Amino acid sequence: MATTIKDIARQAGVSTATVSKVLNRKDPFISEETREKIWSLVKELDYTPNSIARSLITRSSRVIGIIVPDILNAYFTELVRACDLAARERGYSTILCNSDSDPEKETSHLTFLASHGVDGIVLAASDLIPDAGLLQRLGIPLVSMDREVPDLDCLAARIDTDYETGAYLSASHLIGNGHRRIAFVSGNPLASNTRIRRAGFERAHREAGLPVDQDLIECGAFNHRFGLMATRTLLDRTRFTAMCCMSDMLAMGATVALRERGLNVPEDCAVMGFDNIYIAPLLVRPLSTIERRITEAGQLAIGAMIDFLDDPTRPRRTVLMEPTVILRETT
Amino acid sequence: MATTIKDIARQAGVSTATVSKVLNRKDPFISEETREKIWSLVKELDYTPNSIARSLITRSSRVIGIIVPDILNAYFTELVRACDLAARERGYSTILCNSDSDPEKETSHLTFLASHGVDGIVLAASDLIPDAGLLQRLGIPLVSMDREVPDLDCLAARIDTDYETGAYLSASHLIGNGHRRIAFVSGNPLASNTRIRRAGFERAHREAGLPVDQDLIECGAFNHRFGLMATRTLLDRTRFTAMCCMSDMLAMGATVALRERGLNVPEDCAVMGFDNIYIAPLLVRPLSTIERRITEAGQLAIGAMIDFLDDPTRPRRTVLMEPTVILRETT
DNA sequence: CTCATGCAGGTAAACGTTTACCTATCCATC
DNA sequence: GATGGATAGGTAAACGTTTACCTGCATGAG
Repeated sequence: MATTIKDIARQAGVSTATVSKVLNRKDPFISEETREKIWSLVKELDYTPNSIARSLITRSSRVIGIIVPDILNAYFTELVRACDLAARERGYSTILCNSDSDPEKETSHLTFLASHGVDGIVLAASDLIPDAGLLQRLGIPLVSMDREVPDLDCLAARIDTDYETGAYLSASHLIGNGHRRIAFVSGNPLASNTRIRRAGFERAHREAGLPVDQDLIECGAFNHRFGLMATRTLLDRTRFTAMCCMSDMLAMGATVALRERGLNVPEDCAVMGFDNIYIAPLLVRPLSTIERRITEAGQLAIGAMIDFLDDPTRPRRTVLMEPTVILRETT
Repeated sequence: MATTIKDIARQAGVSTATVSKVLNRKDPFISEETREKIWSLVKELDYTPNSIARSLITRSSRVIGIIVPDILNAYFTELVRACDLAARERGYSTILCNSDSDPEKETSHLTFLASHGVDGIVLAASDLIPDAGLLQRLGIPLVSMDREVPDLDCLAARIDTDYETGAYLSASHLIGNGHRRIAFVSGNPLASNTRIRRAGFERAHREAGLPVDQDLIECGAFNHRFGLMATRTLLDRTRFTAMCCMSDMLAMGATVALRERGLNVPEDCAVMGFDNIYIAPLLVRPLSTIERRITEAGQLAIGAMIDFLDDPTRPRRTVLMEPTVILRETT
């Protein structure tokens, strides 16, 4: 049986209220003597407060839930780690949930997090449109990252990336290198984070006076499996000399598909990624990509969340992070 | 304010005990009528039980904590995902903690998990020797994975990989290909999961009648940064035609270091990895490696954990998973 | 001497559940 | 008419905290 506040109180000859006050450094009207006695008992009996009981009464757990669509995507791994580190620095912990881009799983994660009393939830980039009614009912502070969410009262912040510019930069770089037929591979075609990227891709073409051939476009998911399949489909369907992949995982899959067909990167086909995940430079052909500063994004998300928890009245933050080009050897 | 069991009870005109019994399908002596009324109120009021209150009294949260040393290592990403999926299938959730191979962080995670009432903790491969006293005091069921832990009462299972054979296979494959000077790169030299691998590496040499040059050995950590540094050190110090890396992340770092010096893989230097992480085939030179069946390992861990929670008296399980060779293009 | 104030600490309710045990009614049986 | 066992449900304590409010006591001012 773990030691409780009662054990401490009994052995110190005081009430549990006094112990609680000392532990939480809440009340100035406790003698130095009592304080010391309590702290030494805490050490001696190896007391750790029961967070469950505490959050039951305080209605705050100092835990933040994070929902990502695909933890295997190194982008999210980095993001989650950054969030966790940032949270820990501010005395919070995180609970990670992986939705596999499945709406049902996401809903069940949401209720799980709610019933476990998390103080806030970070919803990271996903194709899914969350259940607005559910979010409203839960009323848990939310931070959205690169994601469409309804504009609810509990929306603490929205952290987005300027996908339009990112995709524009990616396509412009390839066009600048003389490419005229560039494939575009991205996530769910219905989701805004793909539609917006596509707009940037098309703007780059428009400004260069180039047409956009619809045959060069494949949208479905952001993982490497889709990158592989989409590239095979594209190779079967048409010809191109470069690929604009809207995630590094897509680019990895694409590169594999190109090799499969005996095409060299970048000689026969250039490949641009998106995200600058930490393994991008480690792929033996290091990947040219769009840098997104994942760590900073995670810190921003958590920071915004906690600021909101501290003071829900402060103005909502909307951050639009500017991506930059990183050139390596695939282009 | 979220609906509670009291709201349901009041509106149904019954006591909270009755509601609780119905919700938990615990008592047969409740009329069909009352049952239906309660369930319909649950739907109508959108009631979700407060897990915090529940676990306070039941002393069980149906949550399992997982502690990994480095979530950025794709091996652990896969492992964590596998654990999470397996847990979810059995009605459990997981909380992920990343220790960064830092003993203090690990301790703080342990007490965090304890104070949040997790039902069990999975301790995944790490150089660290956990604080036996702490684990003993916490008394939380533990599953160790590829890791040295004291033999406590609460140790539910130990899932290990036959590192000796794995390293032996890796070295033997390279020796079989005619290599005579093979570098060995692994994690913390003091930890068993490196010592054992080294034994396998040396056995392969012994059986082939080859000496092991200590200059070819670099041990420190399992991440790609160490792979990069160690390979640079090795290249400065001596000559070799192949590398036995004891994790895929190490191999990725090593390959980058080799390229840096203008060496081609595998022509100038062959590289073997270890783990078969999902990105191994995606590196543009797909990585030959030792397969470890990460998913299965995760499932085993969680399965063992839950079996133990269900019935703590059942005999402890010790699984020794046999690794196999996967040949790709780096060797 | 009274009264206010500062200090040190205690009391008990509350958070939302679960659960051991109690009660009341009904009906059949001896 | 007493006994007993289903059946249906209620009572209240308990889990480990926190916290609003209360109680004494000492001190100093008026």
